[in-house]
Amino acid sequence: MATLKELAKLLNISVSTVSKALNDSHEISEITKRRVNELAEKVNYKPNRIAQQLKTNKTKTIGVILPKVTNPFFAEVLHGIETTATNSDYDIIVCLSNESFEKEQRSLELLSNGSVDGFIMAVARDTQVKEQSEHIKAAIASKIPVLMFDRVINEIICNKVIVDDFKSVYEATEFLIKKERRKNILLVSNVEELSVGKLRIKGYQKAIEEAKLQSQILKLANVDDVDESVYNYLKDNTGIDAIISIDHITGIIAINMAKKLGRSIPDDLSIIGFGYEHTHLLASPKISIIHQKAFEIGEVAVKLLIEQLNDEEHQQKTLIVPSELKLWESTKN
Amino acid sequence: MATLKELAKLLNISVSTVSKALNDSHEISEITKRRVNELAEKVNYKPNRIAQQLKTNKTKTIGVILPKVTNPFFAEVLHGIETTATNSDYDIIVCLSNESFEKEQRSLELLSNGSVDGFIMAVARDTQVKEQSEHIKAAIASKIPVLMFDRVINEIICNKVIVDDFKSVYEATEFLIKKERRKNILLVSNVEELSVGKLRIKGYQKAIEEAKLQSQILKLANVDDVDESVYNYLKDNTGIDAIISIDHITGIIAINMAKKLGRSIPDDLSIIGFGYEHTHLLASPKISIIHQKAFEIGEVAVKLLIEQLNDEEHQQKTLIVPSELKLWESTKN
DNA sequence: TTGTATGCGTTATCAT
DNA sequence: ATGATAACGCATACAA
Repeated sequence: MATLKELAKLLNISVSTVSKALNDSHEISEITKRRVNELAEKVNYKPNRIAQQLKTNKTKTIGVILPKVTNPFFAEVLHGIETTATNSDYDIIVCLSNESFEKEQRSLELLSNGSVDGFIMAVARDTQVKEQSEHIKAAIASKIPVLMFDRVINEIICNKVIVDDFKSVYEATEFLIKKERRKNILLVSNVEELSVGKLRIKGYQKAIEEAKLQSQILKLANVDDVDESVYNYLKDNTGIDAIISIDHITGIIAINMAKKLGRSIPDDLSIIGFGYEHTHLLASPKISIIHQKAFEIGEVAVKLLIEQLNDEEHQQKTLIVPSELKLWESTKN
Repeated sequence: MATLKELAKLLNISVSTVSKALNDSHEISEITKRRVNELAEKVNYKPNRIAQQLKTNKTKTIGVILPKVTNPFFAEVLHGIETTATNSDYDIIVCLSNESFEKEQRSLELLSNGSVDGFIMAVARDTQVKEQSEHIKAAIASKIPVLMFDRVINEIICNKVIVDDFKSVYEATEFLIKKERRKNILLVSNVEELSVGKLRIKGYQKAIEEAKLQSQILKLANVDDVDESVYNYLKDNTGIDAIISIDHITGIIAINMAKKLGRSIPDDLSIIGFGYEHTHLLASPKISIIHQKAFEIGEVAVKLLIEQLNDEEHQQKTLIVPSELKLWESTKN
């Protein structure tokens, strides 16, 4: 790779002149700028990013720590993060915690050595269960901003981007009750252990209570054969006329099991799940979803973090990205 | 962040002594090492990664360029890459081309300024369709190793990690013919435009020809309503007794549409698709898949690239990660 | 065993 | 308008 020094030698001028010429300084004559730029073009000179980083003490890089990239929600958030970061001239270094506290902690520590200007993260399931937070506080204490999204830790003060978990499920449940006139609504979940899962369940319960209906919850986070559990539950509780799933898997499974039991969807049984992008493609009838705007979450997160990076006085905020109820055939009549 | 200089001043010794002590040099006395390490621990000293990179001219970072991270195959490959890279003490910078040639090109250029030691990439659909390759050749020419996986460009000489596309589909088709005694096997696809899609189709065709059967291919890459197309095709061709899908979507759709048409799976109709990790969870009956070992692909890719980075004399190789036919209820009797 | 000096590639300050 | 020099934080060759 060509360096300033090499360009300078080839042109018989000093390094600093070359540097200034390339940065279009007014101190440099047009003729010199032309000569320098032509040569730079010819040898395909690119300023060494590492050297610039050392000099400016800014990496223009964001550390992104995700629990699991095979979860389509996080994949889509990553898409939003990458797009927005690139547009803002930032790189992203990606680490996956695999829902493990130890891995999350290690990643955070490793990147806290000047590799990144700030972090965007959703905490691991393990971290939430163990109620750990020191590792994140440590990063913040060493002046590296951390932004948490989706799964957040309340006691930590930092920028946050969250989904309206409570409200969206409350409204979806209300929709089933008031518009669809359903009376036996089952909630199925494999995320009941997460902060977001707890909020979603609360939203469901509030709507159910207000309508003086009976709350019914099927928890599947630690179940081996989810298909079987759902199948059996539906078989034993034939009165169920609606299902709300609070994750991106169990709603589709519910559709499949209900069909297997000969239930007619949506006439006999309305189903609403959570989803992103192409989730509905994989279900038949197409599943209605509470659509989390995952891409937008990533987008908003990057913008907010960069805002903080550019402003010492920045005030910590919590932004809410509203979800959208998308009705498909599984509820539409 | 604490620096060597600060530690040195606090201890009244020289910077180089501190540096050597932290690197456990034999030149330094145990007593000094202890003093240094204790202070470093106390002030939470971490060597500045950027400075190390500038010094050693190695970033210990791999640039990863993926066409789409919301595709579960690439998400799982990324998982394998991240895990292996972390274990080998490498970071990864992730860029998404979104199947666009321009974005891919830009990412490659931007990171070719010393930001990474090498690249791992799968080329964008757009790049394959337009048959572009200069941008990749440019990176290789400037001495940054590039490893291509899954979707590769034949004319470029570099390390490659590929799947046995031809063989796996050939064998799956053969399985349907010989073991399942199927005679009207339909191939459905939404990847017929890609290098991998073409190979998979060839594998199907070879098996079909050898058995003197009739080749039937339903191409869906540019179709709007995939459900409808599949539904109509199956309705109009009631003789079909097996389906092989060469992507991770259309197989599940085929199951759903076949059920809708009252076909009994697998007795009446065997279905095999492509899949990764939890694909089968979303289908009922659980879909049989040609399981691409996506995690392993990522793992092998990182190891091979690092091998090259550590060895000037490295010979370019093409490694094949074999797929595995995983039978579930949709073919089992 | 410890310390001094140099350089990685860049930018910025201060001469000339 | 151009050039010399220092500095970012670290590692290392060479002195002492």
